[in-house]
Amino acid sequence: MNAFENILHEKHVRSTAMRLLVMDTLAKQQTAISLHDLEAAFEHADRITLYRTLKTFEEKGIVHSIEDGTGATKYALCEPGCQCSPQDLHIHFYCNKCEKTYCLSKSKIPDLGLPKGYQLQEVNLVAKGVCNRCSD
Amino acid sequence: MNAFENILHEKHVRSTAMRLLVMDTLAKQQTAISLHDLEAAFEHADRITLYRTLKTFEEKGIVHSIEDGTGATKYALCEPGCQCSPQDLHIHFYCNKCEKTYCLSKSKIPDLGLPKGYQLQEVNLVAKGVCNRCSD
DNA sequence: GTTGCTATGCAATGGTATTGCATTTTTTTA
DNA sequence: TAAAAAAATGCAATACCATTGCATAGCAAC
Ligand SMILES: [Mn+2]
Ligand SMILES: [Mn+2]
Ligand SMILES: [Zn+2]
Ligand SMILES: [Zn+2]
Repeated sequence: MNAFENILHEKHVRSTAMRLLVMDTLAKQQTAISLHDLEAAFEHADRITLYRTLKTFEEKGIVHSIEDGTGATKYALCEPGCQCSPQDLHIHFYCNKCEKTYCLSKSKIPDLGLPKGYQLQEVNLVAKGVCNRCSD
Repeated sequence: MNAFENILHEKHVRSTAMRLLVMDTLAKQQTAISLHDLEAAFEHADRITLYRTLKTFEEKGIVHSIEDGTGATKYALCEPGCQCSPQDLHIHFYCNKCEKTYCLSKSKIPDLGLPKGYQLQEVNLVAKGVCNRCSD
């Protein structure tokens, strides 16, 4: 049983060929990718199956999703130990030049100081600008 | 010249009946609203005209938009003096119960501590959970 | 009043997300 | 191991939301 199979097992998701391929593809990315991007990474794969794979992964905490405002949700593998709680989550950065969405894993979400009565469950924080690769 | 006409004039947007009506409608909202919501607030108004009105308002800094992850962009009037820079902007809160998106105007965006080389231009910060009205 | 620019209204299009259903694959049970 | 049940996959269809093209109406300058 390899590392990906282990993760699927831990998260109570059945291991299938398709799911392992998707995990493998996601692990190779430097950025968060869209369903469309994922589809493009395969020769012959059904878009809907990939869609449902991502949805399953998201529900089970294997990937996290980012609404970066482009209209297409981006996905990236969670880091080991991530429970996808606001404390676990990190900032995402959308570069207006290269149009890629980066996980800034080391930049955690700062304390938001919400007004009294607001119960926090999730946070989607997308900073936009120019990434370090594009700003030379 | 009333307050709305003043704002339009300041922001170099021509004053029209439609635009004044849209500003009036936006000013009456307690939450940020979608194009669809805006359309529903009128008896007979063309969706596309409303769409372009919102786009114009956004470009000229009269409204700000929020990508709350529901798929439909939300809009709200900017506060006086807002330049829509990351320092001016505030947190938004999407309530999973009432499904409304609130402007938390007093909760400014905290410092993000981006890694070196990342140039910040915009921030979209949406906290999700249960709002104070729904959490009693 | 004529001319020119802008805003509006209607139609059409493009893209992403989502669901229904038949079929295949995997797992469970006998 | 064979049959039955459950889950995953593949294809088709649908639902939205966002965006553009183009003709017309309204306004402003000349
Ligand atoms: Mn991430
Ligand atoms: Mn706001
Ligand atoms: Zn970049
Ligand atoms: Zn609420």
